[in-house]
Amino acid sequence: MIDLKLLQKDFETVSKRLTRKGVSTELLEGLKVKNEELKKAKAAYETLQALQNSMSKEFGVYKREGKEISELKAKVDANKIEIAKALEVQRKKQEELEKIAMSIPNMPDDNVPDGEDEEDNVEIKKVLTPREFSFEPKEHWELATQNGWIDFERGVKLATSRFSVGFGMGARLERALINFMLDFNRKRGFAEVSVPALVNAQALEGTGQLPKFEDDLYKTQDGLYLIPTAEVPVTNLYQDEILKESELPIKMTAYTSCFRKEAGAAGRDTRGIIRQHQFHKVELVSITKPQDSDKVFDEMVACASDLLTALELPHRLVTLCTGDLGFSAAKTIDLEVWLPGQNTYREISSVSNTRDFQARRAKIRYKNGKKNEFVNTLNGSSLAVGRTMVAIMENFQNEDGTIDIPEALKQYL
RNA sequence: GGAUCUUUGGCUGAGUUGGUCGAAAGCACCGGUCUUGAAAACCGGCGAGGGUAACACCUCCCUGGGUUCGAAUCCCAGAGGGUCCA
Repeated sequence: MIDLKLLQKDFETVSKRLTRKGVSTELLEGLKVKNEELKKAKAAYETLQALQNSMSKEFGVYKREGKEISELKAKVDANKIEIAKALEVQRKKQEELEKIAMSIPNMPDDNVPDGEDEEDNVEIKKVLTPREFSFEPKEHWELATQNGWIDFERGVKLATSRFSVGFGMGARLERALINFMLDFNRKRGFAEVSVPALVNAQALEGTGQLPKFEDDLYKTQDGLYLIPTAEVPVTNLYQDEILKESELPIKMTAYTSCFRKEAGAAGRDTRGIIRQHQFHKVELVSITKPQDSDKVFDEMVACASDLLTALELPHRLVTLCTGDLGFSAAKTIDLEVWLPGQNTYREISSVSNTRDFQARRAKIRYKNGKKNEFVNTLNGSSLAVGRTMVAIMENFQNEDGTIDIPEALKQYL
């Protein structure tokens, strides 16, 4: 949620930073005007309300003393009508304001590079060198089918396209990866939590998926939603709470299934398990004091990167440009794993610092001395399990189509 | 699914003949006195959001409606929790 006070106080800065995200100055100016109008409407309403309160008190005194009340009653009745009108005006303004405010993305950090789309993301570094193949490496769906690890047709039969079924080692590898990742993260200081896969609308508003991205969410008949990422339930664990300074930072890791309609991805990654409606993910979420979030961000990136390194998977780190940055993020570093079958790097993890954007929406604060301040929230995948399997298949394949298992995983199988 | 009770500030918990209740008390917490230090004791502070230079003032006692000049307190609906029945 945009900081309306800051917008009011320092329009220049806010506008400049949001322009980089493609938010028009006109929209922000409109928002500023709306905010001022709302303040006026509120003041008008409150003045009337104060009058009503004091007259009502007087009313009590009159009755107790047995005084004549008809004149006072007439005044108070008239005022009541004014209050109703003023309240309606205020309510309308509030609604208009919120509609705009909730749809404005987070301000990117100043050091986030400008850019249109993923083409303009900036590589930070490569980790591990991709191996040389003496044969033409296959893509993962071919390997998965050949080894009987994944059945694509039966997934479609059970549900619809973009669903698949793991068999044998395909299923076991998935479970091994989840355990390996959770253990790895725990050793890095992230406490394991187990959370619901269904959440209410409030939680999704808190982390920014609603109201803007409803199209990509599965909704149940009684108004709950399947989570698109564990970020939603884990971050919202502390929704509407005031944390003690000594509790921070809170660093958590959680494994969940994730569900996405992939509404805007028609035709993309239709083969294989790169883009599924249901996938497994181990997530990292941190809640920190504002001054600590950069440090924790680096820890999270390192955690995900080291995990890939432990699995002997070549990857690279890229900073997302403004055009590719998500709605809630102030800064994001993607980890892209090398896929020899596709001969390219593909996203496998995304670590974001949302600063106080989600905290403001979800009302997560901490006591800073006497004052209550918004925390910073961060999230990052560590890792997308399906994509990790893809990476293992493609990087550890042999000429005959068999697949080796990374050393680090063997104790989990 | 039916019946009944219940929902108050970080926690426990008063407050049901509507007005002086944003809300007693205890615990926890913070500051101070005392102490070599700590504990105990004593003194003080202590919900949140908006608003203000600071006050004033407004809002919030599960949520949403309603009655009333006025509601934590009354009515209706919903959600959560307990007990009994199925």
